[in-house]
Amino acid sequence: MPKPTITDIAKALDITASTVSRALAGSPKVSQATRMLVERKAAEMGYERNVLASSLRRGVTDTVGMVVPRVNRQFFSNIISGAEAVLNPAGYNLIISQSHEHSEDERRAIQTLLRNQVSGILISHSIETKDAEAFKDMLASTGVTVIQFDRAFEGIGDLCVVNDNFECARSATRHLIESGYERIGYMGGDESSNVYVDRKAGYMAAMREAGLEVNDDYMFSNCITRDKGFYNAAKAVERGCGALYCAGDYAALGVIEYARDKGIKIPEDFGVVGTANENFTDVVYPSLSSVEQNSTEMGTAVAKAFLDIKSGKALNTDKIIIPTRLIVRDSSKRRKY
Amino acid sequence: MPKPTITDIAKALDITASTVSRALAGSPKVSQATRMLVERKAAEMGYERNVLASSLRRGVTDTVGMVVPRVNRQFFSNIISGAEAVLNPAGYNLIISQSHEHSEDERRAIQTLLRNQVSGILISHSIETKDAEAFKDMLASTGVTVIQFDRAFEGIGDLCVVNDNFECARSATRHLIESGYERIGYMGGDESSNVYVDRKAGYMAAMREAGLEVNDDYMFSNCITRDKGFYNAAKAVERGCGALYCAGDYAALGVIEYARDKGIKIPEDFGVVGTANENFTDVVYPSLSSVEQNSTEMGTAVAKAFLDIKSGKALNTDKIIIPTRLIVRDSSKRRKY
DNA sequence: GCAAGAAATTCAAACGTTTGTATTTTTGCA
DNA sequence: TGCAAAAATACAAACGTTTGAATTTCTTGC
Repeated sequence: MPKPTITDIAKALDITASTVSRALAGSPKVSQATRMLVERKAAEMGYERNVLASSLRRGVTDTVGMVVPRVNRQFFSNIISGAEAVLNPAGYNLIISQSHEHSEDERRAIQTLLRNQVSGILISHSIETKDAEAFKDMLASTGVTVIQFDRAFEGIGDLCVVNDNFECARSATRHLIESGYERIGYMGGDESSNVYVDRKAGYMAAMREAGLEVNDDYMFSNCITRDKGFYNAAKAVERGCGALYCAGDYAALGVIEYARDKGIKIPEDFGVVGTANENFTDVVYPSLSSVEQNSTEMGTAVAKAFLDIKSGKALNTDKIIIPTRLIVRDSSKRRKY
Repeated sequence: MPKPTITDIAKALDITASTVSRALAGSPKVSQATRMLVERKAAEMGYERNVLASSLRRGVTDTVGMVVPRVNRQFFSNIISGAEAVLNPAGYNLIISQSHEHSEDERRAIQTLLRNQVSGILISHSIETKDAEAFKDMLASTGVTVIQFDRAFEGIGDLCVVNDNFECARSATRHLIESGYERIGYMGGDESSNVYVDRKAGYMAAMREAGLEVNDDYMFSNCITRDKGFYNAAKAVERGCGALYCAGDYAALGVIEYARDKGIKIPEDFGVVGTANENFTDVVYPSLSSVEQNSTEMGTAVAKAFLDIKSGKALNTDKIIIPTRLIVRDSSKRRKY
């Protein structure tokens, strides 16, 4: 027994398919009586709308695509989780693609999503992608709603959702300053990304506001892995650095490990604050102070923004900022907190 | 300018749409010459096949759905990552749904996927789901390929892919025995799940094989969280237990923390091995021995099995077993290793 | 040069739904 | 009772593709 169609229902009730369609859609052009009949029959026959046919006819799908560098990164999987939890109840399906941090994969992913007529694309760019040129024309011709998150570029998409990376770094750095650390340095990532540009700026702002000078000897970019953190921690310590704000937790972990190796006491002799609040932060010893990015909330915000745009709700901004929250743990608890 | 269709291409070349369709499909029924012409024209006009129309006509989609309890769990996000990496290049899209560990959400997710005519469903059941009854008839009527992974039930689906949970627990327990620990206990999870049933059996087997007796005082089920681990570690120690094989890393973490609190030395006075090789295991102090589940590999295996089934390749089994690998770290290194 | 067969192409219907327009039925009112 | 307006339904085309069958065009051998 093949799946019943509206035509089957129509035949069974001796009416026409269009009436069935309208009845199921709840159109006011169909009488209460027949609507009831149709609904009952549909249920009885186990009817399920053929989404393909419907989408083809209507010209829109209830599918949205998400492109992330890697799904198995805590930050991104939280975003996916949050977005899915909002989109699914709203009747949307979420298609996932990974760019594996490659521009070419990213382009291909977008291509595939467009071919699948997604009604929206939610994207966080790969690290390899340095600007939005390649996507501009690709996306321009179509009517899909595009929302960028976390790693975003100007001149593309309807909206972007990002963390308050500036404030995130500023508050963490300020916390180190207030905790009495001196000669505070910065470990960041690739500065072609808005994320690290903003964090660096936040660090610098906190320093400037406290009347402290920024010393290039204590500044490390392209340093977000555990290994790099370990490696550069050595340099930093050697040069007299007293504390580090790290724009990534893995680098901060490297710093802690270096300190442990060298017998440098954290937080007494050296302070560290990381970023992302990875799930190892309260497990490492000493536990790592970090900035929570509220990634799940970012996911729901992205999804909600998408739904708002779809429902024609005018957005009063083109940038949604998700607040971050400093979590103080042992690695920076020099003074009583 | 709306998207060009095969009809547009046909008109431009003064041929018919069916020829264009066949040309693009690489059918042998069309001449080399026109195939070239069509391909050139298609590229020139920026043609992209309308997947919806194609799927509607063919009666199949190139979409597969995956249902997991939560996407933001390392284990599952690795599986998603692995599966996506195989399916995407093969021309399939992956739709993600979360059951949030609820049977009802799970049922709804499957329903939605079926309505979207996915050509396959890859599913790991929610903890709340105790058997496959609710899905049997739902899935039976359709022709979708169903593959269960990790948490699987009998009598449903075409295939299942699981870890070697028995061997996983056996090797870990044997390792504890060989390291000279005595009175070794077990911390497991809910035994309505095949996963924990098998792990418990593996633990028991290792004990039996070593001629050791299993003491119920050292057995804890429904104990996979950090809190429960901490709580039950107290009981275990009090009762004279000397080491624990934990079927989950979080419980093992709780055990380590209890020991640290009480000044019990790990690995000297107490041994712990966890399961899953969560990314905090080599960060916690002392580092936690654990069993790697090769989750990414499980994802690729699931996806490959799906592709095999689709391509009509006969499978010589209905159960694929992904091997695990014991990683010995400090928490169980009593003897020189 | 022509018939027979192969090769290439066209025709037409189908997938299941939606929707503008036309038609029928019902309703309300004089 | 009759008639216009409103309500309900039916008709038909369309979305873009695929595919079996019919038709045309090209080969090939005699």
